[in-house]
Amino acid sequence: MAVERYNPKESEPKWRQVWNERKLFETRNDDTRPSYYVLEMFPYPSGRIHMGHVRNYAMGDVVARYKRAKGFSVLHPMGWDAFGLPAENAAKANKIHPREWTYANIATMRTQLQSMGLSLDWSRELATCDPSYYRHQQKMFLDFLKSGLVDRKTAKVNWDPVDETVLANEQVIDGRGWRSGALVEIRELTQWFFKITDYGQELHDALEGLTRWPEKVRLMQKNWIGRSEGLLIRFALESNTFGQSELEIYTTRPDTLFGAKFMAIAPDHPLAKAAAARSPELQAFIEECKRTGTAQEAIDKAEKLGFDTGLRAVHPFDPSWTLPVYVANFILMEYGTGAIFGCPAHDQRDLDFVNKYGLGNIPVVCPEGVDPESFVITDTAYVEDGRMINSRFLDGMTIPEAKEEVARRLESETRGNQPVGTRKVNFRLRDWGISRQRYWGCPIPIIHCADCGTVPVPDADLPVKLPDDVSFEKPGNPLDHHPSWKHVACPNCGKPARRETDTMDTFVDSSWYFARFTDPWRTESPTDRKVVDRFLPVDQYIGGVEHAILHLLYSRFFTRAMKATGHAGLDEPFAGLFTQGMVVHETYRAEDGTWVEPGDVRIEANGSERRGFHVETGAPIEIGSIEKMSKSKKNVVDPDDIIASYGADTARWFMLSDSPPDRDVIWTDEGVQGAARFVQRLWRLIGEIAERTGNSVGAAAEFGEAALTLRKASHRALHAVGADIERLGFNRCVAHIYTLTNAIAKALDGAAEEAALSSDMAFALHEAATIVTQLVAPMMPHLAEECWHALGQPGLVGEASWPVADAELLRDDSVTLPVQINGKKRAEVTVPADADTVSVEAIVRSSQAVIKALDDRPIRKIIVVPGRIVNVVV
RNA sequence: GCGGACGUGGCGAAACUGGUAGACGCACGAGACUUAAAAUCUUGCGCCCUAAAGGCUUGCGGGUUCGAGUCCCGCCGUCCGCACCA
Repeated sequence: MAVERYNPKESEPKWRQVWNERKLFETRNDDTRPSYYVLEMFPYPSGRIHMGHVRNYAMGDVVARYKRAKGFSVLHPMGWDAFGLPAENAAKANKIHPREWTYANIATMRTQLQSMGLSLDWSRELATCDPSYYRHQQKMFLDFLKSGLVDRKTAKVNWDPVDETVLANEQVIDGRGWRSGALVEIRELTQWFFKITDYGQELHDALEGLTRWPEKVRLMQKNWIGRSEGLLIRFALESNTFGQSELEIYTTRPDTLFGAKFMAIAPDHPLAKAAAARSPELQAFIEECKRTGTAQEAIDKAEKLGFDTGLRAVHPFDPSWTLPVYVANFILMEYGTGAIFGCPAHDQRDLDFVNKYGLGNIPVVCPEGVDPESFVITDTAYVEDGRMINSRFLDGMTIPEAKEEVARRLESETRGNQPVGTRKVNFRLRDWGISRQRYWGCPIPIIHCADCGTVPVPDADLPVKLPDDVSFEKPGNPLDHHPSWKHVACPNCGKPARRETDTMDTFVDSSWYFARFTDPWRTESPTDRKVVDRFLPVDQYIGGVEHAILHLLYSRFFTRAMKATGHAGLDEPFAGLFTQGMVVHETYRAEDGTWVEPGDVRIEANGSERRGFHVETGAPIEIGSIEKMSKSKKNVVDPDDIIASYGADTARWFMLSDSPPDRDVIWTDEGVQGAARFVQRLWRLIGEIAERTGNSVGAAAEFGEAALTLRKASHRALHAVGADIERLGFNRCVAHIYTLTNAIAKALDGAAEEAALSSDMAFALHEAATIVTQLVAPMMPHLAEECWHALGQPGLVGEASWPVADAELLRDDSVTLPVQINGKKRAEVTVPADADTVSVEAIVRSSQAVIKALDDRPIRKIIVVPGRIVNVVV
């Protein structure tokens, strides 16, 4: 009778081989069924997969397998985000070519991923470092260029002195390079840009429609794009000292114009430069600003500093009112016009500034219910709602009214045939600088000719391939100091010219891989419009929040750019987005403070107290806080070890079971063991059922109470698990499966004494076993195949359709309602499920328990919530 | 500083649109089987006071409601994002 233990080491590779042989997960582009595209963010081939990958891909696989069972043509591909700096760092450190290093890592990680039993279509595998991929990226770069979506301009860039490369703004964190951690310097370079700002408005507005994205991500993108409505105002300068007669500013608060106390311009504003030419002191001040520029200010909350240029600007509503013009360290040239008017009463920065230089302030917005005479601003600017005061024709207006009035007046006023004021929508978002002075990236397909300028590489010459023979001895870009690579003839005039030696930001690579997956074999163009438009958008995209802004925003832009150039037909690449939580683990430290790996720690539990000891030395180990798994804190668990000792199914099950998927999950030994125990328990139950019921079980005409109870449990679980997979509530799915398993065990236990099973119970048990196998299949696919086989089911569970719950069995004939008296539960009544309010009331009134609890108090009112609860008010 | 999310037993958590708080799992306690252990099974498990009955309980304080973990207001705490964006 004893069922043999389930052995994942034998079963798992066996079933994977069967799936492969039958090409179960390969998706045909000519499949006519409705498609469903599940995608997890593709990994960087760093060397080995980690638990974060396991969690990410386990989640995606549940969705993919479930949707496949639901009859969709599921696209679930995998590839490699294979360009990037670590390959070059490895090249420097280990004298290994980046390509070799990358492909070796890919090979390792592919094997690891395959051991997880993921339902991936490996025939579509791609690596972004492969010329067959990046040639299309080069083609699209040139198409974008033709369509005016690419710009080449000098720009101040963030220069990482350690990595010797340019960083995007987004890659600078607290003034330091996101990867190297080095203090970033500002340099001026000529760079290639994608004109993402052309789509600022659209990228902003379309967020509204991304209803299957986390609110958090949409908000982060919205803030990043930073749309604001305001007014450009041209202030006349009192004297034309530096060949400029006016100063244009941008403001979102034109209503506060009568509270203006000063003007301020950025240290690199043209007017500041002009003024500095005549003033060594100002020149020195500007230099000072540059030095304190990027890094320190965030840390030190830099003091507001200014330098009076001596210039005076004329107030647009009063020619006799002039304002001093300062160069100020807190004004950014990159935003607006690099110049502002300062209204200290209603802007904290401006207030700090005037308080430092003794310029005073005039409040012009007074809170409702406060006497304007006594309303004084000292240290805290007033930025809330109110009515206009001290503002001549604006007095008494609300802020929006005043804004409108100022805009209207300044728009209609002209100076030199131009309106003084212009409404303007401004964005915080900047263009996307894609040039990187690196080797291991996609070459930018441009040739620089002294006569013809920048010349696109002709289509026929694509791809521009990276040369293999490069050296990483010298700092800087190996492409640049390669002896011959950059020397070519100009495609236009044939004269000697040189290649662009910059390569593209790797975020470009990941901005369209999801589109390439739809037809990765295609050679003549990046995509096949028919195919790409059929599969895209991705129905469910899953990855970490760390990509909430960069990768997702770039991809949204790139998809639009692909539409503009005819490579795709849609705007939004990801219809559904899910950001999963991290895998965290306890940390352990030895007495000397060094971190200790979990494998070297033995935990002894004594009641609720836990103490750690070193496995070998027995020395006490301090159990520390729970942190994200990281090599530096050594609190990592290697997926390979887990899969080797427990099997992939156990690892997957545990990753899905404990926490809601968007929250962090704590990896614990006890948790994995619990998962492993469940694997055996389920196998044992299925085995017993298979043994006792045999493989073919006919339907019974009637069901006894025990059998009916089990059937109801099966169909309820089926219903609930389906609904929860749709909501990505994997932890809830697991709970439902446990509940059903308990019900099966109970039924089996009840039937244990009987020599032969009654036919109704045999049917119910076999049905329950089949259903639980199918419910478990998306999460533990190998075990499910083994169970499926044991139950004598035909074919593979991996190709079976999702069962349909019997609505009859989801219904109950009678329900037990709690009865509250004044909101406290005092009794229960059992009533027919379809009982109406009146009859429930009658049953409640006559219930002995209720009468007792009422204790002679008169009933004032009875509230019946059908199927839910009864509340008696006395 | 600005913006956002969250706060439920010893722990991870459930509770769909307000309707029996704590499903399910982990840990732990008791018991069975065993020479013993592991595995497995049975059983208990929010807190307080109990002989029983009761009372209290979703970070804290108010409010709305017949009824609040859920809605509203004000605090406290934790985490995340942005950070001189005019």
